[in-house]
Amino acid sequence: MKVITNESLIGIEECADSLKNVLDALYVINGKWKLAVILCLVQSSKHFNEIQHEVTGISSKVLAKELKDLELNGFITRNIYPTTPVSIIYEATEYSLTLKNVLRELTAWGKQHREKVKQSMRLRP
Amino acid sequence: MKVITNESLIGIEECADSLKNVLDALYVINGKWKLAVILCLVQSSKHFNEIQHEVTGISSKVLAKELKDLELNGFITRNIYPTTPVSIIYEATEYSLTLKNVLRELTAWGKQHREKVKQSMRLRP
DNA sequence: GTTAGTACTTACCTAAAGGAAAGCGGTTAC
DNA sequence: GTAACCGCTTTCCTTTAGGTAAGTACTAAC
Repeated sequence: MKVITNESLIGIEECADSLKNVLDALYVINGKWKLAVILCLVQSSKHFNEIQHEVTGISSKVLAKELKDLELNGFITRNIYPTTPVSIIYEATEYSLTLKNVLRELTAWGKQHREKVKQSMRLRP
Repeated sequence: MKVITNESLIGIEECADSLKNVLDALYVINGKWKLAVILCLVQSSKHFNEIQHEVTGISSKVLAKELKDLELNGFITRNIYPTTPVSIIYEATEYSLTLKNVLRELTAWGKQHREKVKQSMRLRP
């Protein structure tokens, strides 16, 4: 059974626009650590070292960079409390929650894709 | 107004699983060209040179690699017709269409994110 | 004064992605 | 024969992401 290719994903005109939007989204979401850090902070606000401990494997250099990126993009805030010594607490913003639908679809697709790959490996080893 | 952080994105237990699925999905989708090539072929099947002409900026080396990757992952098929000279036509599979929901959410999110970034740049230039 | 903790930064290295340009084996047109 | 088109591959180079390890500036506890 064949699907008519026109209108199958999106019209040919909106295509370039859509692609640009998708690439923008992927740029923000992407990399080995960004989502892990967001999910970690969505569960609760944390200190630098707490994050580094929970997101196992991340180095302090990379974590510092990711936190800066995520702050710039509005996913987290860096709160400085003037205690002695100053305590810095990273917090997920409500904007992090706007990723909900995206993550739901990516999770669903990623899951079925892995199962599909497993099956095709069984068929042709 | 604060949102209760538990249950806000996903439960803390499914979190690691979900993250794995998302990273798997991103791995397949990712890179500068993959989605552009898929969208190009979803509109109609094409020759190598036609794709290279339509996806402006891609080099033949990179296109060859992307086509191999996409074929391995089941997004496209490489059809060889025994004419003289042989003609090779790349075709999107129906599996490409399973990305529909993912692309819809990424498009929507990417669009609103760009507008949000534009606004915040107007507020603090 | 030494040790430990917090929040990073700096310097150096590796691997992978991607770009530029040329080549190659075949065919077809002139 | 030669120029040009098809479908790539090869070589070389640059950029980027990420890893390792050490260092820094501060404070507090012992």
